[in-house]
Amino acid sequence: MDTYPERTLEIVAEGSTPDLILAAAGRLFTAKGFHGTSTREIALAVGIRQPSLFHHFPSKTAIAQYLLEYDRLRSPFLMGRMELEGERPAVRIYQSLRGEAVVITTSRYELQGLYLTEVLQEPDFVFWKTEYDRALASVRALMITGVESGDFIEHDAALATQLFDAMLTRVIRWNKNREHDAAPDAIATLLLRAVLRNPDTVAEIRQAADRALAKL
Amino acid sequence: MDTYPERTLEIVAEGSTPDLILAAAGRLFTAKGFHGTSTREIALAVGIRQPSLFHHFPSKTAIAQYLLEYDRLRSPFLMGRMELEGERPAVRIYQSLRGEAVVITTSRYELQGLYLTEVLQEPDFVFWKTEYDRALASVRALMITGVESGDFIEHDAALATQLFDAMLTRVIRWNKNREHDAAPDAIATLLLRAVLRNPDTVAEIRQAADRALAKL
DNA sequence: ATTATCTATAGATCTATAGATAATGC
DNA sequence: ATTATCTATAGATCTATAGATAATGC
Repeated sequence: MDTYPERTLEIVAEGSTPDLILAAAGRLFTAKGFHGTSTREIALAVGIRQPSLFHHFPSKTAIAQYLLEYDRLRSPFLMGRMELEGERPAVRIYQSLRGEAVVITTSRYELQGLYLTEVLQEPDFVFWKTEYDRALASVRALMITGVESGDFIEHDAALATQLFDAMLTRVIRWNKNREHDAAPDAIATLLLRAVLRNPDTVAEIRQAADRALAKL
Repeated sequence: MDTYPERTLEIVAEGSTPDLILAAAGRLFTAKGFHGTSTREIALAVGIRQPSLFHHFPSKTAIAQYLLEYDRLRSPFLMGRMELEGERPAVRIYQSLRGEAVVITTSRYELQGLYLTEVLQEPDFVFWKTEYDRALASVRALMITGVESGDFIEHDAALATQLFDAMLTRVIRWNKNREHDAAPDAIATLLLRAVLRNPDTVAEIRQAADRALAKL
């Protein structure tokens, strides 16, 4: 299962049964975990009988794979399109985190239950696990470059990268469900302040990210 | 199940079968999730047959409850003994995070699989979920006090608290399994720098925490 | 004709209990 | 005697398939 299924690329109309299945599955996976959720519960939430699910998806695993692929295709971070190539590490890290916050908060489906847990380590999901790890590795490289250029304080780049990861998988996705979403900028600012030699320059960094984005 | 079982308080000798069960369960819950782990797998890891588990623990749930209670009793943060009562918010937050890092990295059992996931939301675990939330609420109160005193920049206290939570459940526990553990101080420093008006004072804050601890 | 649903159920789990057997501690 | 293990298995899941029935689209 190194490759994702064809199914994943098919477009699903809003309000269609597959769409309702994906939405219910995402919610339930987040609330009770992938293994803690039965196909019966998903079907119940959608309003159909349990075997009817399998008309739309070949397996429970395929539902989770569709959700992961849906998310990956929307995410510049996961697709390896690390934004603002020519810019300073601080600007690129800022934009990566902020951009991902937008992707997550505007997602039609909940993914927290899949990213937050161990499920990603299972053989059925290695593809997405690998892509995720690759994306994090490039953040780590940026952290190191930032230290070398003097923009960042000396710090453990692996630790800071893990903090970036924690913000993606935990802070942002938690934030999504609150009454009043914290701005993506507030999230990116917190991370940058932690490592910037001069945290007062975070405003400049945001402006540089805004300018570079406008140019595209 | 608002109350935890008697079992939880019983001392378990290192190397005894219950100890091996708890260690194996902690590892497996972290690797595959609570629901993704069967009692058969736990028994296999210990080297006994599946039904033999039930001589030591009344249920699979009770194993998880023991792990949660073991962790709670060791943790000043969770036990509501918020340290260094008279000190500034920055010092108290610093010490809470650093102290918890020590508790986690010196734990005999892995807890990540239980804290990281949704399992804590299930009825069997409400007690620990409630205590955890209470502890986080006191961190949030400290964040607000710090803003009022001017030590911290204006920021979303709920967001910063969620970052604290993410560091506990994700960063520190991930860190535990690395070749070379990042110092608890490095972890606490990252969080404090993010919110301190003047991040250069983080060294002073660490020293104040050290001094206050020495006085006890 | 095709697509979507249903009922019924196979087959594979999984947790926990019953009751026998072996090992250990006075 | 008590504690720890074992085999056998009950009873409750859970995923997925088979095949019938209903709804929808030319």
